Amino acid sequence: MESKKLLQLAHAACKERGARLTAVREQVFLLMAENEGAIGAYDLLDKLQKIDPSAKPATVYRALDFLAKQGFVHKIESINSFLLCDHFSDCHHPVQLLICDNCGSVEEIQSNNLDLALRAMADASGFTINHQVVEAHGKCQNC
Amino acid sequence: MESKKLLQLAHAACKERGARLTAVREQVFLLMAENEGAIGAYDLLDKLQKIDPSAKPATVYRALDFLAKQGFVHKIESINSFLLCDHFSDCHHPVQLLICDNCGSVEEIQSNNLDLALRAMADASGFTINHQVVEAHGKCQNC
DNA sequence: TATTAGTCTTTATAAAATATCATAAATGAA
DNA sequence: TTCATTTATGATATTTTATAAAGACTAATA
Repeated sequence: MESKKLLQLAHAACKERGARLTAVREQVFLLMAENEGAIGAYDLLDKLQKIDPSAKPATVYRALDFLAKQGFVHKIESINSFLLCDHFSDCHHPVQLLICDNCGSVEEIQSNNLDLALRAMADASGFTINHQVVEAHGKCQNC
Repeated sequence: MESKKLLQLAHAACKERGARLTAVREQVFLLMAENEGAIGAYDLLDKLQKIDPSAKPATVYRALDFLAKQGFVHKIESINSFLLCDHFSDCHHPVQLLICDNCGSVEEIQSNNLDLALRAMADASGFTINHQVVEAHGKCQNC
């Protein structure tokens, strides 16, 4: 079970940072980990409610906020969805995604050049970047 | 009046393409042009309703869809807003934005390197890009 | 003028996200 | 340990953003 391992890593990271990976947050983390690809908050809520019928939208959104702050989860702005991060040890890396509009698959990529190019342009305008949203839409290899 | 000139350019572009810049669309275009920076669909609706009280959400969204298709307007995914495009002569250029989280200003930039870096990464994954969302958040020069 | 493709109006609803306030649990200091 | 503080949760309601569906209208053109 891959997801259990991921959870352990998350627990370790939280312990180090003094962050509290509570029961609800853990549950949401697991659901994200067991889910293939990206998922919307309300679909996640459906899954959560099968375990805890009293869960509400705010329950999910609060858990997702926490997980995103820890870098375990990314929000995909252009499709209002959330994705478990592959490599969440390093918390605030730039996020770059390839989103297939045909099959819905999402691949996270890592391009230093891309990051540098964006920062260079920002610098030129005297702009300081805190957070970047880079989401390419199109057709994946399989489609 | 800058916005009148922009409207003329838009009319010219539409004529060339056989697209119909109707009264509603023209009105929404003008409101966008007169507005400084980005604006949300419902704020835009408020403005539109001062001119045409019968306007509804669908009115605005449809007009925005049209304008976006023509490349006159960009949707900003990460803040659910819309922005008039500076250089809408060339219709489907990549859109790259610097969004100040302090004052709300949005600057559109043009980096060929950025575009190339993104395409290079996509190619490497066998991914074909149709549309890209590049939105950097942070602090602008003035803030 | 009949056709047709596109556009608009209206009503309703869906989807996504947050506000508020009361309660509970964990943490840290006295 | 006890108290105070912070942090998290639960519950209800609402806000914000966006689309669906159905029918009427309009412009272009054949």
